[in-house]
Amino acid sequence: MLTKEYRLKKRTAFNATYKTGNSCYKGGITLFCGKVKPAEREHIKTKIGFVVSKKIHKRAVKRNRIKRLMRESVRLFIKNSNESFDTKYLSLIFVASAKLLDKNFEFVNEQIKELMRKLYD
RNA sequence: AAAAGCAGCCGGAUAAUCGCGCGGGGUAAAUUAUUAUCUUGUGAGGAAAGUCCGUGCAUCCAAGGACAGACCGCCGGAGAAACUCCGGGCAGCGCGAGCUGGCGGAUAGGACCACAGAAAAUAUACUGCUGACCACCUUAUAGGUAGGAGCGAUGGUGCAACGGUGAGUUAAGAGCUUCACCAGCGAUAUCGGAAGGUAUCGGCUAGGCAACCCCCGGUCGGAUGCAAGAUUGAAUCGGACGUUUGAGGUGUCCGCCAAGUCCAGAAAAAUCGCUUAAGCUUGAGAGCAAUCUCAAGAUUAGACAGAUGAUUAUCUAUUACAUUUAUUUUGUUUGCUACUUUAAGUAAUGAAACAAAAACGUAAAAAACAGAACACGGCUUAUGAGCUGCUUUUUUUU
RNA sequence: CUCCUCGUAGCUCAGACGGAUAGAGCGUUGGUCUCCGAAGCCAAAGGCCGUGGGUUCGACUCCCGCCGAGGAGG
Repeated sequence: MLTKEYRLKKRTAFNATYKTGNSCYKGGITLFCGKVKPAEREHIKTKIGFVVSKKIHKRAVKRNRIKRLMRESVRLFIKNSNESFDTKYLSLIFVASAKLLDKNFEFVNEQIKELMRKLYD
């Protein structure tokens, strides 16, 4: 679980992020980016959401497992970047696909790192 | 020993690092709300699942009647209630221990019963049998049958044919208030708390289907679900209908209530509800049991894009392998030794040898089903490795 | 959370208030036609009616439990 300042919570916020339409894909994870931050909201931190659809698997245990793996790897990424983690986007959403079933932590961690590197480029 | 049946248990433990939710405490900022940070405590299940039943709880309508509707259906008990549980009966299945059952009514009525078959439900038809009776014919005290009359044995199809088998009676026949046994119905007696069992007697017979409609008996205030609902705050401030000539509301109608209702748009925050309970553990008592009563004790999930995670280490349950040197246990042999007694026997303890098992050793090693979302009682379904107790059948040994 | 509907041939659908061999179109395969193909014409194969039980003489149909798919309201 991320701390509260990083969490993306509102339904409207999710919809707004999808509408913006910036996305990229790597190894079973799709990353959606929201709007670029306006000048007056520079101090707000980037909010991050995770989505695992019911279509991927029927059982809650397997869906939660994927979500937890993604969340853990993002947490470690933020921690390793010396607590000054921030991007130019308002929000990020990670959407998992069926490829991630039965994958271990190392695999998920690699994909997240790749996606993050793309963000900064 | 093998194969079964029933009941029950278990659903890993400890530690480290980095994190998350919630509660308590401290520090800092601030008018408060609160925010940041430190510390400490704590954080999924036997099914948390499916949502198939039931209940609490909450709001709205009503507190009355009729109709409609839903549910239940052998008997007794338990329970808040239940498509719940326990005990008993009956029926079916199994060699048996046991298991299964949606188990009121077909004489209140309607519908349906394909193919086959004379006939599938009023046995008035068809196919047949009879010559005792009526009638008639003839070769006339006998023989016969256009008809009447009697009969339901004959018809072999079908899941099912208006009781079955055998005998008697008869012209032929038949439950024919003739007989024996069996099935079914009714009455009486008796056992039982009841369902029901048993015995005797009686009349003389009733197709199936209610998991089709239906009938009988019984139960039920209705609707909506914690996104119920309550409080605070914020935003929008347009339109339509309506206030006794009644918008709208309750399954329908009568009746009753009734001042707001609907559409569009906007805002979508916080707190409460929220976890101390028809609950859990232990002990005693009542009961065949379900369960109940009493006493004591503990109480530590509560999220809201939704915490319980990631990475390791050690230990066990368990599995596999190797080995009898040492340790323990069991069995067999020897008869050193001991005893009884005179050439044999006995083996409690000790001794030696052999075999088996356990532990030790080495390697692998928690992996199944699965994640709380208002709570509880059931049901159903999913599920790893095993363990315990009782019972049955078969085989072997004593 | 509360409800509803549907699973039939490779695909899209019929059928049905119980009665037996479950149909149609497209597709597939073979033949015919043509110099070759398409279209046309002729024929064939392909189904345990999602799954497990029950009621019944008999179940795709009636009843119950599961599995899967889709939808509605807040």
